Order: sequence, then C-alpha cells, then structure tokens
Amino acid sequence: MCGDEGAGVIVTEYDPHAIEQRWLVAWEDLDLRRPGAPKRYVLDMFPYPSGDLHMGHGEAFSIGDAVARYTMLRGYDVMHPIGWDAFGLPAENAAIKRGTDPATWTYTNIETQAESFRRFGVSFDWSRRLQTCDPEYYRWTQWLFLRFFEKGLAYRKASPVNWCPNDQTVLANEQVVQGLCERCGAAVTKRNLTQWYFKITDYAQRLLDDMEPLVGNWPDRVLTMQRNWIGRSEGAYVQFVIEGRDEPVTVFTTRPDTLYGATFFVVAADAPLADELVTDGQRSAFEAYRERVKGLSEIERQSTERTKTGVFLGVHAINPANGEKLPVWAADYVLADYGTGAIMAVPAHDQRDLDFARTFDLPVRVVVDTGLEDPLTTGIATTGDGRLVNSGPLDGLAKADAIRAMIEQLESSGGGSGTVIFRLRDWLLSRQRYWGAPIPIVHCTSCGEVPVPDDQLPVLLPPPDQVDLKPKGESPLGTAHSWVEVPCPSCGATARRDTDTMDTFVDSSWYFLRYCSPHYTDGPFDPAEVREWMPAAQYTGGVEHAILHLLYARFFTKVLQDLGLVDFGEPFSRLLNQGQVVNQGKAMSKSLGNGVDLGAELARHGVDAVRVTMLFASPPEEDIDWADVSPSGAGKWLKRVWQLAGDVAGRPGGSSDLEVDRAVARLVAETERHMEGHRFNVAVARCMELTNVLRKGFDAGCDVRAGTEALAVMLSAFAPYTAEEAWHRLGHQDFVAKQAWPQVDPALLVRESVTCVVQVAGKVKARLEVSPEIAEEQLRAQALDDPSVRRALAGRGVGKVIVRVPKLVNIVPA
RNA sequence: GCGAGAGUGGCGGAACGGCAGACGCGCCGGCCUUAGGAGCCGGUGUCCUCGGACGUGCGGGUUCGAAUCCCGCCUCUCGCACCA
Repeated sequence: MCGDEGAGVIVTEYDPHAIEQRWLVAWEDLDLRRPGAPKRYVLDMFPYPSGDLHMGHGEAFSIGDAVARYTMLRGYDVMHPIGWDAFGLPAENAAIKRGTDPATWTYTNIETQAESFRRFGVSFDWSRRLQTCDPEYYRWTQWLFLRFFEKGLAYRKASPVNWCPNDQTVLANEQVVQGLCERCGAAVTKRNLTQWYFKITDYAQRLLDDMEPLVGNWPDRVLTMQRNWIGRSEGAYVQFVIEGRDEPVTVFTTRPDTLYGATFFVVAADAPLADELVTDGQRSAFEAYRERVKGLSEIERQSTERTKTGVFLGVHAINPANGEKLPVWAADYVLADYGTGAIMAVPAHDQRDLDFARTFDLPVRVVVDTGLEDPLTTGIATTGDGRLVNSGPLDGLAKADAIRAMIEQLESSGGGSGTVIFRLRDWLLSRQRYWGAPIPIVHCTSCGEVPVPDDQLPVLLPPPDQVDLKPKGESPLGTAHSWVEVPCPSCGATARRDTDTMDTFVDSSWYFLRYCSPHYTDGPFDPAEVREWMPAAQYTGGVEHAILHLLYARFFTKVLQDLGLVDFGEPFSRLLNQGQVVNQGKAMSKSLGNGVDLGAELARHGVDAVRVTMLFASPPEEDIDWADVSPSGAGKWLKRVWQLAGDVAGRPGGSSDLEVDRAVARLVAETERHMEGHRFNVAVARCMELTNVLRKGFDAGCDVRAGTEALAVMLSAFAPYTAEEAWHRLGHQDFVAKQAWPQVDPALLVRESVTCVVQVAGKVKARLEVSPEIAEEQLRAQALDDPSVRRALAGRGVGKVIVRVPKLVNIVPA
C-alpha cells in the first residue's frame, strides 16, 4: 500500500531523487481509474519515437498530465492513454544508416521513451498502450482504408505531385512547407505519378461548418489556419468558346462582374489543356517554355517577386459577354490544380493579370470605376467596390449587384453558373517507402484494383531482409518479389500487390479511437466503448499539427460517422496547443549548440522541479525560454512544501485562525478557477501563495493541517512525487493522487470586511475597511469624510459620486 | 501582400471595465554561519520639495473610471502566400 514497503527508503531531508525512487516503486500497481464515476477522455498527442524524450515532450506532458490529474482529482473516471506514432521515414533512414531494421530501431526507442515517461511520473493508463506499427494496429488501418475504398473515398489517379528528391517519395500538400520538404528541407519538385488519394475535398464544406461549435474551445489561430487551408471561394464558372474547338473551356472567377474587362485568357502551362490548345505554329515555343517551368523549384515558381512569364498559344477564346476575341496564353502563374487550371484575365482589377499584361503589352480595360487612378498608369489593379462601366447591361451597378446580375445572366444563357470552390486538395496518401502500413490492394490485369478481403488482413510487411530499403523512387516493397506476387482475390490469376505504404498521418487519424478498446479484435474499435469516451474532452499537443493531423483526424471522424461507425462528427471537444521550449530566444538545435537535455535537467533538479518550472513559466500556449526560468526556484518551493508537511505532522493541534482559513479557501478556489481555464502558471502561483500563508500561520501557532492537506492534493496535479511524499509525511497511508480536490466552504469566501477604494477623479486617495453589507449612503458618507479625500478635494465642491458597494467610491469634484 | 495574435518593472509574467505589477527569478540590505552558489527576514516601477506627481508601444475616442472597450498608427511573432 504505502511507499516505504516498496522501496524501503526513509527520506529524512528533501531529496527529490530519493522521493522519486520511493514512489516510482509504490505506484507500480496504482490504478487511478474511478469506476462508476462520470467518464472523461484526456488525450495527449502521441509521440514519435525518434529517440529519448526531449524538452518539448517535457512541456507537453507536464501540461497534459496536469490536466489529467486535475480531472481525476475532480472525481472523474479519466482515460489518459499513451501510445506511439511508430511508422515513418526516420526509422527507415536510421535503419539504412545503421544497417539495422526499422522495427528494431523503433521498438528500442519506444522502450526508452516508455521508461522516461514512467520516471516523469505521468499518469498514463499503460494497459491501453498501442503502437501504430504493430500488426494488430495496422490491420485496422488497412481495414479502414478498404471502407474508404468501398465508398469511393480512396482512389488512384495520375497527376503532378509533390516530390522530395532527397527522401525519394511523394508528399502531401500539407507536407510541403514554403516549397521545401517538411521532413528534410529539400526543395520539392513536381512529378507526374499515379498515386492514392483520400477524397477529403468531398468534406470541405463540412470541415468548415463543423468548426462552429469549436470556436472558443479550440485556439482561434488553429481554426483560422484550417479555414484558410480549406480556402472556400465563392464565384462562378464561365464557359469560353475556343476558336476552332468544339468543346468550350470553363474558368472559375470570383469576379464575374468584371467579365467585360477580360482582355486575354490564360491556361496553366503544366495543365494538359495547354498542350491540347496550342497551335502547330506555337508548339515549339510552348514546349520550350513548359520545359523551363518544369525545371523551376516550387520556391522559385511561387515567388511573387518574379516578373511574369508566359507564351502565346496561337488560339483565341470568345468572351461570352461581348463576343470579343481574347488571345490564349500559357503561363505558370496560373495553377493547374486550382479551379479549372484556366482563367479569364482582367488586368484592370487583378494584380497578377495586370503584371502579366504590362509585361506582354496586353490591353487593360477598366470596367469598375473605383474612383482610383487608371491601373495601366499606376501599375496597381483596383479591386475595391465601385460602379460598373464599359459593361453593357451591367453599367451603373455596384460590384455586389453586378456579380449577382452576371451570374443570373450566365445561368439563364447556359454560359455558366454560380459556384463555390475550395483550395483544399485531395489527400495524397501513398508513399514509396517501407516502414508504413501496406495498402491492402491487389492489382490484377483483368479485375483491376481488387481489395484484399477483410479476413486476410493484415497485409503484413515483408521481412526487412527480403527488401532493398535504399530509396530509388519506387517503393522498396516492390523488391520483395515473393511478397508482391499473389493470386488475385477475385479471379485467382497471378496479380501484384500494391507496393506503396500509407502516409503515417493515416495511422494517427484514428488512434484516439483505438485507445478506447486497444485490444478489440472484431473491428478497429468497440463501438460501445467509443460511445462511452468519445469525443475526447481534452486534446493537448503542439501547434505544428494545426492543419495536418487535426484536419485529417476531423476528416476521418466524419467519414466514420457517415459509415455509421461513430455517432459524432468532431473528435476533440477542447484543444490546447502548448508552446515550445527554446533556449536564449532560439529554437534548440545542434548547429546552434544551445540544446538542453531533458534527462540532464531531471537529474539536476528532479522531476517535480522541472515539471513545475514548465507549468509556472508562462501560460501554456507561450514558448518557454529555458534561459529565463528557474528550476532551482521551483525546487525551493517544493522543498518548502515538504518541510511544511513535516512540521505540521510533528506539531499536532494549534489555534484556529479565521483569517488563515479564509485565505486558504480563497486560494483553493482561485487555483481551481485557473486550472479550469488552463492558466497553470497562475494556479501554481496561487499554490505558492498558499504555502506562504500556511507557513506564516503555522509559525504563528495556528492549526494549518487542513490547509496543508489541501495544498498537497492540489500539488499532486503538478508535482506528483513531492505531493505524494508530503501526503505521506502528514500521516496518510493512501495515495494523494486518489484524493478529491479540496472542497471550499462558501461561507469562508464571504469576507467579514472588505477594502473599499475611494477615488477622487478616478485616482485612488484612500482605502476603507468596511462591512460587505454596508449601505450605499453610509459608504458614501464615510468616503466623503476621509481626511485624505478632503485634502484631495482641496476646497472644490463634490460633484457626481459613483458608489459601487462595497468595493469602490469615485468622487468627481464639481 | 493577405490573415491571426501580442506589446505591462532588469526578466518570466499577474490583474470580472474599478487598488497596475500577484507569484517567481534577479538584484540590494540584514540575520545565521569557520564558510555560503545553503537557509531565514526585509526591500525592490520611475521621479520627488516626502505632501505627492507620473506610469501598461504611440496618438485619439467612449466612460465617473481604461493595461482591459472602440478608431488610427508603430513594432514584433506566427500562419498563408501567383488560390483567379
């Protein structure tokens, strides 16, 4: 039961390491669940096993564990699971470099991290532990893929994709950061490849709409980032007839009102359409241009600073509004995979079109009179509101009315329609890598893409010794010939397995569901358990996942809802993004040599001191500069708590003091309020104040046992070892972590007297100790009678007097 | 360029529109000590004629009253960035 049986260490002075030793053993069989109590799911983003835990983990899990432990103390039956996001490139790269296999590297790191988590004192439910690279996990990742496939939500298509030349693999749009590979930083190029996609675009509007209830519960900036990423755009499709071509070409525009201002037409240089439209006479010029564009890296291409480039394709489009012939150009400022890959160019009212027109000397026609100078002379396109001109029937209308009128006209003439498009692209999920979940599809020459039957899952990875891991632009799985060749599940003929593996973001898009029933064998999760726990009440993790992981997880949840597997659409009710730990103003890095090692800090200051430092440094979403904080200061406080607990136990009794009791009640109430609001820095500060109050009270001979016990209980949310030790010193044989958050007697929160501030012209001139029930007239009289108030009035008469009983009086001189 | 957020002591940071600077670090002084990188106590926004005056990036506004709300600037951080 209690600690000393386990470790046999008697602690006689505050020695954090000895305390850790003792309780680590005593906690071995500690079960923090509270069966029968209301359930709450407190979730932390699971780690990637890249090595041992680092400072960033320290902060994330200090916060996550404070939330979990606080929730337990509040009486909930808390699920606080841990697992590992264990598939992924680094394992493979490390394996290539060291000649081991990815599994060994991964599982070794996981064991290291698991051990460190235990030492860090995190209140995980270890029975739920999972690893996404375990076959019993990825079996269900594959199973889910097949459900998506059946629904038409997983499909294969050929298209230009982001390619990392260093990692030799394709990347999702979300993994390209400023034209660079998110993982390795190499410049990303485009390749035309056939790849697997999830149809996340079908869910664009829902992903947007369902954010509404998250407002206030998720950080604003995450919601904004997701909104921007989804990029909803209202406008119209407009069809343009191309001279000498039967089929019209459709463009998307947000400004159908400016149709009369279109003076040329642009097709994305890398879109198949450009290749179709170009005349024989212009073909060689076009192909030369296209090759040049292909050679550009994404960063070069995306630079807005560059002057516009392009080439005339030799054909003309007919403006459906006025019948004008518009020259058709190919250019790289038009994107092949947004809208329709073609635009009508209105240089007067679009900056990019204007830049292009000025480069190639194309006409500029103003059709919205904004009152600003002519764009052709200023070089600045006018995008604001104004009256339509040079626009036939639209003349005189304001922008918004003209947009409406033009859409109506297009719809009645059949030349176009109002529409909404999104910036969001489908999620490219296939990877030409070994260490991931194989895509459970068999390619058969007669049957096509055939799903592996559910009862043949999982499709296990071939053993690493059968595979050549070296990157070569094709999946390493293709080199495991005996693995690749299988009979077609449909017709039995010899067929080939799909050799790609899934993006690891697929694994992490449903792990929070698996935690609810990690050993369930009849499906990815037990629906009954999921109903009990989900959606997660609290999700804590880094802001680097603001788009990627969180958008994918939301998407998965919605698909599962549509499949009838879950009955909710949003997985995480409340989200907290903790900041980073930096050093001397900069992110820690090897090249800067400013790294701080978590293990070393723990060895030096003790686990609790480091955890308290993380929480006390600043609000959780702010970065912590380790050069600005004081783990030894935190340690000093913990020692004072420990000392107090011992002193209180050693001197029973004492006088009771109402003022001390009131201060304790107030500080407990405030700590609770700040815990609820995730202001852990202030919650810790209130506990420090409480320590000071109790110490002074004790030294004055008061009985502060109840207050000290309350302190120990609250402390257990931040510093579980010291709290446990303090509780034990107070004579308890049970665990502080299993206690209830201290109750506050509301009567003690009602002050017997309050300090009333008396202001003259808004400036504080006096303070009065008054009863909280004082009458307004009496307070007013007392305030006006105060000597310093009279002095401040200095002969001036009394004008208006604002009285807010019992806390404030403001006197305005006449 | 677009979008979001933030500017408070030497530092990290507190503050339902109502006492600015809680709590801590650092610093100063004292006690204790053979010793102090230990512990304890006290002090610590600026100016000052010791009665006060000023003070939350800058300038306006609302209000009896603004760090807090509104408008306009400045600076910084983050996100997106040729998305038609």
